[in-house]
Amino acid sequence: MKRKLTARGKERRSQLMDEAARLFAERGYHPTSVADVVEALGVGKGVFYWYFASKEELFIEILKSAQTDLRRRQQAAIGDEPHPVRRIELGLRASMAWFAENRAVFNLFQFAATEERFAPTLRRGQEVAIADVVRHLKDAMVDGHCRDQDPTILAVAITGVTGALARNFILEGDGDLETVTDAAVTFSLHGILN
Amino acid sequence: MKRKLTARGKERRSQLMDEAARLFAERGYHPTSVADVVEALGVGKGVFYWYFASKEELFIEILKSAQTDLRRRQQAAIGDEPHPVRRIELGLRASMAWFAENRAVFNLFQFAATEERFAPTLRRGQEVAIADVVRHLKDAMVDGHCRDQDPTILAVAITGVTGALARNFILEGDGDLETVTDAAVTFSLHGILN
Amino acid sequence: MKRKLTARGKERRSQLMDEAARLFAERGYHPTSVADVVEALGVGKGVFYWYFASKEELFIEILKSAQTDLRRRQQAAIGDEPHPVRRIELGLRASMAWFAENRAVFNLFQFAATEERFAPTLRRGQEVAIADVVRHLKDAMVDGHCRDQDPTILAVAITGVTGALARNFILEGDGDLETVTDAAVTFSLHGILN
Amino acid sequence: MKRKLTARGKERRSQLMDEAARLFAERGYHPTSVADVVEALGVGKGVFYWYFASKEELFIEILKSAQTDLRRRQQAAIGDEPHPVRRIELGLRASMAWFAENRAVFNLFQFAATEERFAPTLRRGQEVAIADVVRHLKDAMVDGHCRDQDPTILAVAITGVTGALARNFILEGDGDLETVTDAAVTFSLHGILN
DNA sequence: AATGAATGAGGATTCATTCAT
DNA sequence: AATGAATGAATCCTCATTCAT
Repeated sequence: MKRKLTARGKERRSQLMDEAARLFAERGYHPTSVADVVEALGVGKGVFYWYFASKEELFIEILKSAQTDLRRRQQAAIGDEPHPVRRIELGLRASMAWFAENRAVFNLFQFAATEERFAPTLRRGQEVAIADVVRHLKDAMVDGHCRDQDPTILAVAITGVTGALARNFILEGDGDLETVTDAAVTFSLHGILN
Repeated sequence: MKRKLTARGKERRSQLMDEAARLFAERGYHPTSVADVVEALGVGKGVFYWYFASKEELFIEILKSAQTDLRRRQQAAIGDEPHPVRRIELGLRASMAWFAENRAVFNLFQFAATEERFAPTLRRGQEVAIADVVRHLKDAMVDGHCRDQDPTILAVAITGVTGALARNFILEGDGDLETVTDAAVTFSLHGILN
Repeated sequence: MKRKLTARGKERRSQLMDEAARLFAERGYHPTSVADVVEALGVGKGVFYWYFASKEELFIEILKSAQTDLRRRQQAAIGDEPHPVRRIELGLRASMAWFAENRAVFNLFQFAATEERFAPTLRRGQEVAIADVVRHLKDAMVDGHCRDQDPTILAVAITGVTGALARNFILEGDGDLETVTDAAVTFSLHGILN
Repeated sequence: MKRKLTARGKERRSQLMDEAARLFAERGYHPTSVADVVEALGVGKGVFYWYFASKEELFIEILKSAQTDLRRRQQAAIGDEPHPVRRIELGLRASMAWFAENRAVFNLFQFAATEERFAPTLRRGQEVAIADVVRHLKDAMVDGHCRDQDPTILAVAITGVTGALARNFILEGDGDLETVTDAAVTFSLHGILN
């Protein structure tokens, strides 16, 4: 399935991923058929299988691409900020902003967790995300800014807070991004600071 | 689908719900066929439809029943504890213990969020759970134990922490229940206390 | 399936046939399940199979019973009327009246014609009905009241007129029985008279 | 279900309708499964659902198409014949001929009357057919050729005669088309003429 | 690259019938 | 006589995938 794609080809592939992500998020993975996806783009079914080996592969591609994109966003936000706690905060804020801009994808993460064949991919990405935070936490502990506790547990707690707030207030569209983000930051930092 | 069931009937219905919950959790809702469920119990396919109108209805029943059961557990744990912050802690500990005992169901909550037809039921239960915590938080604010902030946001944050820690350390089976629970409590209380 | 039935038993059997006829007529034979029938009477499924060997047998019983009943009605109406044309008229009027009172059954005749396993039973009854008319027609021809033509064809034509008018004006409930009956008589007698 | 079909596609769709009509007529609608239809054509099951949304839709399509075809035949036969009674006769003869050539479809009309979901479509077509005859009858009454009576009743009677004779002598295959048609004409015209 | 058509295994559901009590 | 429960073959339909053009 490694194909050399022309510019137009890449564009098509991208369209398919976007449209599929939108539909998967809206209706769910299973209730969305390949036919639905290609129909939404007004193309034939052959197109789909030209770019993806299977529906499953498509989903995994979307998943990976989203995880990569989110991480890139976090790293860009953190830049070379030296203070570890501040790094955590910046990453958290970047995540929340990204969720707000990529609402569709959020549901896919949720779903991926529920099926054996997608869970590993999801987990892999999450471990990376956790590891990032863990690094900052360890730095913060060394500096004495942070309670001395299993950093992995703390990292998971932080992502849990972020995810929950995003899901409940951002995806439903009825919360103010800045307020929610501030709350996430306050809550999380209180949770870890000395 | 309202049927008066004999004792034996209730037993069967219960078996079906348990077995289905187990399989749905293990493989996912869609990859589990009705045939899989009845086969696992060694009964005919018709039995299923004697007790449930559809696979969809079964899932919703499982969902509701789990939500009710979890809440009962929380309320039993809280009892008549007068201190609001302590009430939150007791509820949180009860939730974590319940998750440990009902690992199967956790995935179902995750999945339910991803499909239109199940999301409302899930949301309804979550709103109740949030409302419970919100009540305690308001009491705590009045007493000055808790930071003065939108209590709904705080409640969501708390359930987010609990859920994330349960998912990552309890369901995978590689975390110590007490340690994780303590961490959840510490993190959450720091997150809300003055 | 020949059972000696108590008085109560006969009553039950009768109830089942009536209810089934009603439902079959209303929704069709196949869309009506045995469960529907027993439910409508508020009894268990076992009852049905106590009185009938199968759904198919039930239908045939209803069919035969209706045919017998209709014929009885015709013969009662004709009595010992001596004039053959008048006999035809009386029979026709009796049929129309019976259709008006047994609307439910009409559809069953229609349906029976469309399935191999019921068609023979239906045909048998219709042949008897046709033969009755044919006898009168032959008498009428002998007396010179009636055009000399294949009497079977004429008999079929008469029942066709009667059936069509009953179906279109009586079953739908928007025609006046007397007017329609008179029309059927006029049309039919013009059709056969010299 | 509106699809642009290629020539090959139209051909397939047509084959499916014909084969289904044949089987429905032979065995009945319900006893004929979709699997039976596609097997008879030696194609996969999916083909069916490429062309029809459901078995039900297919049946309705067959029904409509038959009604349209029959009417076309009648109109072609009538042409611009000026005499109203003669128009009725030509239409009747055309109907009988069409029935002889489309025996399969006749049963479908019968069956359609017995189920709620098909009855409306059938009725619609029949009303058109009746209206056609009614128009001729009114013309004939104006000209004084025809008894002055509710023309709708007369029209129904005529179609009743035609249908009954076709069913009893043509479909069973043991009657001579010309003889039966002549009889239908004679009977019907006597039924309406002054 | 792309399309309409075709495949066929798989899945949810129905329902006549039987069984245990 | 009667009931609730159970059976399982049969049916309609879906859909990921492949094929011919």
